[in-house]
Amino acid sequence: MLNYSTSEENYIKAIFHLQQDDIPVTTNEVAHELNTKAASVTDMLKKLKTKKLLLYQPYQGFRLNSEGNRVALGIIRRHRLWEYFLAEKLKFTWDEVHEVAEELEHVSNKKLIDKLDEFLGFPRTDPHGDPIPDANGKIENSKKICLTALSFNTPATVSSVSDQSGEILELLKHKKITLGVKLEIKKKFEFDGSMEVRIGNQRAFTISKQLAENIFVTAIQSAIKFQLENATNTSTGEKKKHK
Amino acid sequence: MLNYSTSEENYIKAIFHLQQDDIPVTTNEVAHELNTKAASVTDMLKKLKTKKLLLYQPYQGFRLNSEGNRVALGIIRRHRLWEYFLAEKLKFTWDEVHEVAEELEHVSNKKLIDKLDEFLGFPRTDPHGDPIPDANGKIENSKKICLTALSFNTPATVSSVSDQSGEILELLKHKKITLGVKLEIKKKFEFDGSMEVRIGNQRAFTISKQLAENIFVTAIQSAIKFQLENATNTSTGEKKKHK
DNA sequence: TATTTTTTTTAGGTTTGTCTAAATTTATTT
DNA sequence: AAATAAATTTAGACAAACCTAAAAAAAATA
Repeated sequence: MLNYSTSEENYIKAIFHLQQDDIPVTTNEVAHELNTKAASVTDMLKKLKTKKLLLYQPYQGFRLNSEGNRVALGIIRRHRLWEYFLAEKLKFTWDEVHEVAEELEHVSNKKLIDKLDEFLGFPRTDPHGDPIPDANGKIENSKKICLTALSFNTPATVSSVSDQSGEILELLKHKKITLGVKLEIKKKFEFDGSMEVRIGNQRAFTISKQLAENIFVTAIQSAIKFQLENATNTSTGEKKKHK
Repeated sequence: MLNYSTSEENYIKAIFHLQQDDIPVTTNEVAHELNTKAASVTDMLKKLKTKKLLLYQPYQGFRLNSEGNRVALGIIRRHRLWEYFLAEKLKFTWDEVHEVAEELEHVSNKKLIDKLDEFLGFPRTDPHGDPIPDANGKIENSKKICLTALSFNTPATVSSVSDQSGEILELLKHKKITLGVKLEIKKKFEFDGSMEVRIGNQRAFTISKQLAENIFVTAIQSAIKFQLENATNTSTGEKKKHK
């Protein structure tokens, strides 16, 4: 179980988040994500490749291999547990936790994180509704989709919100949309992208396109079961090693 | 309120701990404390001098100035609050907390630390009995002395233990010596440095020289009042700025 | 006091992670 | 398919933090 520098960890995490679809990640995407330059990314790619975390051929894009994904999930576990701690115990607001967790996540002491997890009561999701990987790196695959992509009359659970500004919180509070709430879309209007949604059996109400674009939901259990296996390492084609 | 690198912080902290008496700190002392080389220390001294944290003339030793001390107390505050958190909330043992806190202390978000302090109920000392500076950097000056330096029949409170190995804990537990316990020395034996100590009104018992050297105590309130002002910045001769 | 020893500093080099500018490869147009 | 544009990589520099070896200063000792 090697240790990685803060910088290496930030690259690993960025690549992990960018590779969720099956298309490879590009140098520019990472450079943009980390506010750095393409040349710096290339340097780091070489390094991560020699450390055997990455599948990378020059000019051809790249993705994490299974070890890279394992490391990434460890970082994400730390990040989300700290976010939960900050919100739940220290009473930080939803939008403040991310920045602080960005620093805390790099303290990589396994015992610390596992004891923190226990202290917090093994939370399943962070304050934004994103799932927290367990001590083995297993993560609930809640196949999150944007509310704009949800079909009509399909019940779904609100699982996260992308924009983390104070303004969106105010609006969500007003509309009584909170994490875990079950809703379904009743109507969509082409003209302005707005839609009518209904929470449970309450009266349907309207939300704007901008708001819908920032709300992510999980379709409630249907026939997704088989896809569940792994969004985290479908990619590499390598066999997962079990210890 | 500037930010300092992990490395700078480690030097600042080491110098702070080494300068508690009035003699200046030397290059070799710091090199030894940080497991580094004298040349590296010199490099950092120059840097800390240009950042105006240090009083330093080549070959003449050095000490932190009042700003340096202020920064050091901030780091010590973070370190000790995390130690308290680890012991109290995450159930780490006494001897495990230091190492983890060494990492956590470098996350320097003021709000995080102040909220952590509040969450913990504003603890006055860390698990080793060392006082925790408050949000303004004020620290209880408990004029700690080694048990070997305590006079006869002078009641004192056990305030810290320097060696943090598991073995010493076992022994202390056996002798029922815990932080906060009041004791006094009844006899000292020149031959082997051992001494008889009494806790409260119980029967006196013997402790070895080695053990006594690792126990630190605070003399119980007498005429120390006037010394209390500041062990932290007696040094520089600079006036302390109040904001 | 002169000499030797110890401590500290300087000089020059290494690694990590970054950058700019130039070269190369891939993608897009005409 | 040739020319142009965009993306990526290479080359060469730089700062931070460290190192070794040599030089200089201070301290200890004969």
